[in-house]
Amino acid sequence: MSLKLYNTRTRSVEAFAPLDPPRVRIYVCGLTPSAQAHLGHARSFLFFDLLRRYLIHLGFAVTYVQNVTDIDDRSIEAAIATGTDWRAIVQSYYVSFKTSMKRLGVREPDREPFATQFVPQICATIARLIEGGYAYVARDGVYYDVRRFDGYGRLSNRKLDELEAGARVEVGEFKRDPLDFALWKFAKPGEPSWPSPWGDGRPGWHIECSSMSHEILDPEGRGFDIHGGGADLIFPHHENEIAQSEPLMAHPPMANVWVHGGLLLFDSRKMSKSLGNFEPLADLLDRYDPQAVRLLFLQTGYSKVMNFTEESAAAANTALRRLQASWRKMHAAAGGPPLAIGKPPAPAALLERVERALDDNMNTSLALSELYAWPVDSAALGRDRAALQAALGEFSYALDLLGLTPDSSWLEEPRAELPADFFDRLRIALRAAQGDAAARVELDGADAEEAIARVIAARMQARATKNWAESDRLRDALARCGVVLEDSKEGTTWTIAV
RNA sequence: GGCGACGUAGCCAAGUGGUAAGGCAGAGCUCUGCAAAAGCUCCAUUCGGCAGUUCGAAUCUGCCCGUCGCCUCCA
Repeated sequence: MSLKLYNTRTRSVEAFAPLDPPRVRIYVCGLTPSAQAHLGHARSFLFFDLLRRYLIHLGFAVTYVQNVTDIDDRSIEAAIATGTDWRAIVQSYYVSFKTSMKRLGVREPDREPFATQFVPQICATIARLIEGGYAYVARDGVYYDVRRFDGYGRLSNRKLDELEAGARVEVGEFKRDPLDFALWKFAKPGEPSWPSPWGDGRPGWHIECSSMSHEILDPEGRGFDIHGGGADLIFPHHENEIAQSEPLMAHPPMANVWVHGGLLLFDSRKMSKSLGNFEPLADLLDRYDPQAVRLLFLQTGYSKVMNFTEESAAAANTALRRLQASWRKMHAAAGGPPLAIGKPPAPAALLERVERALDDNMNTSLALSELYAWPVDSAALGRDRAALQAALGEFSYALDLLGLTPDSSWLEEPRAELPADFFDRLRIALRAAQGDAAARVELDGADAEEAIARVIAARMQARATKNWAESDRLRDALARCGVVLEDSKEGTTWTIAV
């Protein structure tokens, strides 16, 4: 068994083999922080985080690089429009993005290069392209001469002439060919700029990825293992990266395997900065458990177009709660251990099944179904503590492998926020209950938890005397305030209704 | 117009030649004073439509219908 991945470059599923085992070098196109990150970003980076986790699990020495394109036209436009410094805009979107990634449990990249920190190297790459005849200096910048590169269009399966037909040239550009793209843009007055041999300016989009991946992952020009990004980057971004990189390489291709994540639709429409039809990721993560968002994405094949709806997110949230409850139950039955997550010893039945699924081009949907089945299977172990602990250890490890890492919050019943008008509602509900004991429940001086505890205590008294009507009235009163009671042998617990 | 993806139960979704995983929702049962939670059981004779290939098709081929994406900044 071994990992197979769909390679956009060859348009086929291939056995994954590192160029220089056990090293695996991955470059993923990161964020351009000129607007709020959205759920589509989350889907993409969540997937590459998963791929990285799995490669590490398989024993590879992974170097994961994810860039930040911290200079582009849009952040400059935004700066001019709002009268702020472009750096402040970039910084604020970047910080927000990093916070969201952290909440989603996406691990930090091994390297996170910023375009503006690599300007000298970018200029060196441009100089080499000019020397080789692949680029030329025009009035408003330095351009890549697309006609000079034979392989142009191969990744995206496009023919130059067909592209030409639909191409547009923007006013004020001085390209030789409509498909030529900027490597360096000369600065207009007031725009941020860096010095270059051709004139002060800034890097064009695309060149930073060619230059930085070369510097960090592949200084010898022999290629690295995996290049990733969203499917919308195939053309023109990745096509252009290849055009910029491969003519300068000793041994192309630039990347052995190109992996692209499917786009996310929001209410059946494409999310994009220009359409503006998206909710900022940071806001969305306030409404949904980040692990539920991860679970939602695990349910769909990574390369498929996926439609986000509130309904699907809510369903994923319920599924996560059940998974957590199953884990919690196993944890209790096994009598611990605490949350340490370690690779289970072979033979590991669950892990083998999960591996079989992930090996098949990261079939997370299938892997998830194995996870759901595991607690049920493990129930057959009865009271064999050692066996239960082993099963739990394996379960935790497999969950963590998929990024659904059990943490201390998994040990506790989930507890949502009480409604803001909880006390008012409780008073009204208790008054409506009318019973003798209900009238005696004293709420003064109690916080919400204490108030609930007092109602539960009153109900326990009622139950002790088999006053079921009173008991049910008190339970219903709490239910009207969004508090659901659960009786068990250990006593009565409460949760907040979703 | 060129390139591409997709259409599987009420909803989401896996499965790419051997007789339909899983999740959510729903139903029944067990447990419970009654509930809730949990566990068990059930829930597509069928995979957009029509032809064809085959012993056998959701899977392959052709045509048709429908949805979406890329070709312009995008994860």
